[in-house]
Amino acid sequence: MPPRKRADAVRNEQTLLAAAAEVFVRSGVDAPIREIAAQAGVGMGTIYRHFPTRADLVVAVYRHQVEACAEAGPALLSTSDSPAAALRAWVDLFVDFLVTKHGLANALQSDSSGFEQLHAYFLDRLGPVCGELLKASEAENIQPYELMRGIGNLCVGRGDDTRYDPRRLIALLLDGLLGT
Amino acid sequence: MPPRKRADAVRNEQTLLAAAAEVFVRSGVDAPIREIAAQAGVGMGTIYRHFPTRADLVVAVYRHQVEACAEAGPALLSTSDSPAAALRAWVDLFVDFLVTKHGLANALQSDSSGFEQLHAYFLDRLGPVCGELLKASEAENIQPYELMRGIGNLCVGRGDDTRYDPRRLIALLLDGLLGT
DNA sequence: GAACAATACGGAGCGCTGTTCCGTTTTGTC
DNA sequence: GACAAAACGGAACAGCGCTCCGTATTGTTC
Repeated sequence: MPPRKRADAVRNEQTLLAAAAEVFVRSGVDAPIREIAAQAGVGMGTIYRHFPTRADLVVAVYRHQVEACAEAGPALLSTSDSPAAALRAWVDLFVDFLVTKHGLANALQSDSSGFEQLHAYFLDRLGPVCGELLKASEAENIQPYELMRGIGNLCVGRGDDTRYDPRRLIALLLDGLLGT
Repeated sequence: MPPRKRADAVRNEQTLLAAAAEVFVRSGVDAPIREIAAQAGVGMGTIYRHFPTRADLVVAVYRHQVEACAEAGPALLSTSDSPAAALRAWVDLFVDFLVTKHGLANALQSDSSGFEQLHAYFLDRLGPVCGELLKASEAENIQPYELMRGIGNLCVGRGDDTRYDPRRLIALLLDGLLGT
């Protein structure tokens, strides 16, 4: 069995999660490690010990919300008027999540700095949920993976740009997918 | 009138364009400046003097192809069976362009390192063309800007991933846009 | 061709990143 | 209190963008 964790270790882990959450809001998920360390009042080594890759930290910070999104899938399916409506509502949730986290969508598509693991986590957790919704909607001419990546891609943004609203395009995409 | 350029300056500018083109293929459009300088056998200062921002260099390298894409718009409109077909064909061209240039789509959406100008250039040159195609297709429920950004976004890729094909999603998007 | 501005060049240097590594400190146990 | 194991901190290294200025090249004038 794994030996119990030391007191200072668990304390620091909590401190780090809080600090990271705050910094992510202020400076985006790709904020400098040093900034997070400073915010937590902790050395950089400590961060790397607890969260070896950046993705580990991001996942830890957003785990709750990803979980909530995953659980919302089946729920929507049973409460919505139609499977298609459920799919649309779930996608809305997913988009909200991505858009409100500064730079999360960008990070999801990045292929550097251990962000692949972030991608993998999202996929593992939300892919099956998305798959269920697609199956129920009889929209099986697309794979969950592909739809989720497409949505993620459409959400990558460059600062604040009033001319571009990912939701409009995603709505069109779903129109095409569900046959208007 | 502007004084004539010195001989070594024009020579170096050509050398740089060739070197950049080669490096972009090998290492992507966000390759280190030093790598391009080395490939050209030139100091870094020289690059910055000729192309103050990264976008300037990228634009210079791909100007021909962007131009070709812009000119293809009206041409397709007059040779295709329908405006919608012309739009689809043009989008195909645009996607081909983005996908074959290693990391270009990613750079287009990046908001750092003077890449905004790259974004602006693409928009200025291709936006009106796209607008014409949209108008002819009577698909005016979307702005050229938004469609082009959406397409660009869908093309951002993380290495080679056989499970994700931007074209499938873009086809669905156009289905939704043109009413199947 | 020689002399001289003007122009262009090269790359050392600065600041900011991610990541590692090891001497020091804290913790848990006996 | 003593001791080993676990965890910590931050100096240090490497890679990057970008600037700056001493040096070299070019065009012009005699």
